[in-house]
Amino acid sequence: MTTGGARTRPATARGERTRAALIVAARTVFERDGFSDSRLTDITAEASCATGSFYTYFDSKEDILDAVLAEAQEDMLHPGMPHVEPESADDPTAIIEAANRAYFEAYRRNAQLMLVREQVAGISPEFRDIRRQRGEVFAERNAKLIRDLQSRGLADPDLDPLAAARALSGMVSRMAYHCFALGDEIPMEELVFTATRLWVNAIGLRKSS
Amino acid sequence: MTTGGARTRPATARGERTRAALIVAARTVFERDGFSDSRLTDITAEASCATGSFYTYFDSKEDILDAVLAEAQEDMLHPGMPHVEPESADDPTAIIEAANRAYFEAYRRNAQLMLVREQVAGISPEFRDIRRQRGEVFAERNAKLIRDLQSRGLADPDLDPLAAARALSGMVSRMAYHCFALGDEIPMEELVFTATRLWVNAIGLRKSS
Amino acid sequence: MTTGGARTRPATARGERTRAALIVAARTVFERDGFSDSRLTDITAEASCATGSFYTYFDSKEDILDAVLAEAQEDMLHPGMPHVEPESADDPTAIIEAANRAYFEAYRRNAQLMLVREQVAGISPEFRDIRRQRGEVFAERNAKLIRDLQSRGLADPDLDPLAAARALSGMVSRMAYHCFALGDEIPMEELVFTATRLWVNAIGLRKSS
Amino acid sequence: MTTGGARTRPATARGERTRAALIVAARTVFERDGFSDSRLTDITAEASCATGSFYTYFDSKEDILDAVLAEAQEDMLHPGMPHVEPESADDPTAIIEAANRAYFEAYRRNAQLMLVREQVAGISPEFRDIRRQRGEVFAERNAKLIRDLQSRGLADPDLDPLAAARALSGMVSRMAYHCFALGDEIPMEELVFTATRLWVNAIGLRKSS
DNA sequence: TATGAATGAGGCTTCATTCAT
DNA sequence: CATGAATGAAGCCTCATTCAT
Repeated sequence: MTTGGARTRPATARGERTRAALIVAARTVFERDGFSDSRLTDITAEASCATGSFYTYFDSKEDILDAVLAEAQEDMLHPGMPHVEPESADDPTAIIEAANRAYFEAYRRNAQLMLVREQVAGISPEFRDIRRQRGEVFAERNAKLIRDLQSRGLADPDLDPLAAARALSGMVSRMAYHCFALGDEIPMEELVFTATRLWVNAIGLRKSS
Repeated sequence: MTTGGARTRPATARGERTRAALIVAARTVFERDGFSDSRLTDITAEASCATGSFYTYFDSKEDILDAVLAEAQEDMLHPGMPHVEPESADDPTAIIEAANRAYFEAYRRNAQLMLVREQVAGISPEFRDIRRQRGEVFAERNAKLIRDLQSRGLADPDLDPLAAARALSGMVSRMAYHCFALGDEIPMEELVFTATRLWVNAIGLRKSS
Repeated sequence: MTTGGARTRPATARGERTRAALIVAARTVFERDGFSDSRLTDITAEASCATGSFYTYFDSKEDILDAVLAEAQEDMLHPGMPHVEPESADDPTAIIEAANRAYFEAYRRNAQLMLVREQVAGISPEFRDIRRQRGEVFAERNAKLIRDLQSRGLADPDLDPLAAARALSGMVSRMAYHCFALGDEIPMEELVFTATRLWVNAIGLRKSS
Repeated sequence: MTTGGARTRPATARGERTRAALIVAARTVFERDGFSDSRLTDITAEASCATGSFYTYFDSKEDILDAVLAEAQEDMLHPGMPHVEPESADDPTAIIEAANRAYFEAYRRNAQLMLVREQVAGISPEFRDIRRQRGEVFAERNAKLIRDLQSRGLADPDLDPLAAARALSGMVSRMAYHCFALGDEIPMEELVFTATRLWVNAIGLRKSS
């Protein structure tokens, strides 16, 4: 299931269209009703196709959610390079800030879907793993940064880079969840500032001087 | 619902016993099967009473979960005072460490139930609010500490105390969730160390000199 | 059941009070919720007594309804003599009008209960019989009048007195049902006039001259 | 509900067949067990289809009863023209008699169902309205006749045509209910005679001469 | 007599999935 | 590939009635 759909890909253009329509429809329905409260028939209705057609392309509700999340994943992971001013190219704080901003913005774009992801993560171990893997990507990226800074003597050497990265990634993702999925309505700038400052402080970043 | 059960409290000792048995049974069943997959009849069977008796005391599965969580809440919030060595009574790091350790230990005791709480938080806005309120208690406690340290010139004055407290509480609770609810199996001491060090660094704690 | 309660009458004054309270409460509840939608516990709650006490006095919901209807019966059957002006003592039209008016007024007083009676008559053959017996009392009373008028040459001799009486009683009771139970809101005077005129015409009443 | 079923109509012939089978089955079951005592599973069993198929076509037991009654309505309202001998074409008594006979015969054909209709009318305001509307059709038809006769000087001018028509329609329908639904076993001819004679007398019909 | 907790059968309803057309 | 009717297992919840105290 987690593998992205057990069915073979559509052979015809018409099939491709139906499959795509179903994914769009599923996202709409999931965001509107949540995963548990959504019915397959709502999805097919939204996609203007017959109930049975669903099973031509997907094995189950979980399966199509998997596809929906995979599409969103792209947007979350590769939102375009975070923009860093050239002159700050080597300023770790600027890099961290840019990454945080990029993350928050991507999260905001997909907020409703993130809520759905949390929902299914609560229900199914399979989706918990998806979420975890997704988190690990960020954590490892960050761990690398921390490790690098430590080796340059710019970060607290006592910290385990991966453990710290996981914790801080968790912190940021939690902030995003509260703000955008639950609707806490904190201004983006405050969010970025707080996240970045805590991050920078937490790893004990020192000016490179 | 959150108010603790729509039904009137039992008038007799026998009733009180049955009600209590149902709550214990419900916790067992929820921890074993999760919330969504649990059936009312499993709970009544576990409590050795008739199906109908359930409705003498609770309105729904949600209602009894509410009661179960309320009981666990006590343990989470008042786990006994975190132990701080007398000579460290005014050492902020020691205080933070003690608080983190107490939190992690309480979380571990209630790990399975926390998983259930996450599950229902994903499903129902009502339970999301319960979780949020619960989080706010910690956040405010921590905000107070940060504010105090700032006024003594010991913490980063640029941070908004509440925003920082929320973010750091979120970080710690996320760590606990991953470790105890999802089973990441990180040794307690590492966990406490990482959480505390990140915390302390993040707020820019300076030695009081 | 129809016999008015299988249980023995209360032995104590306290018991008598409880029994009476239950009947009053039952009428209130039945009128408010209808028979099918009423619950025994609502009745005992309304009567401020325990669920179990109900069965000290009644065998079932049907049984207490029986008692409630029996009480109302009194009021319906003996509403006090219909008032006929002395000088009209032998004017059949005046007698019929007075009887109709008395009936309508009694019906109005018990309208909600009549709705309940119709409801249970639809459900249970036993209560259909109660209603039928109740109707027969009126029909026979009227049949006697018709027979009398026929023998004096004042009414259509072709009519079967009982058949006509039943039909006309049915007509009047239906009018009352529509007006008071279903709420058709026709002024009492119009109702009495129409009923009486149709009655009088229908039996072919001739002036005695 | 009264609008004839919330679900969309079947799109295929097969669906139409199933839907029709359910209506036939429902009528059978309702007539046998009454409305309250009938179970949905009895209906689907009688129609030889799965429980769930019921909900493909109907929302509830009420909904299918609605459909059953609507079908019977046709038969009741358009039983074929009441037969009036050509030479009596303008004899009001003959017309009234023919109408009464037609009504009684239609009622007899649907007697069991009428009992069910009374039952649900006792339970649900919605069905009371259906019955009322149904009654109004007859009442208005009769009111027109009375009005016509009055204008030709052939009927009691003091009567309100609609009020009288309602009362007399009520009388006839009550007679039919007692005879056919409750089983009073009065010969059809007597019934027709009594109803007609009372009708004719009641409106004060005079020979046109 | 009063109390009120306990009982438990059984109906209604949902909806993911299948399959004949 | 599309269609949409058919399937049927499964769970919640009600409430009249009983019975121990």
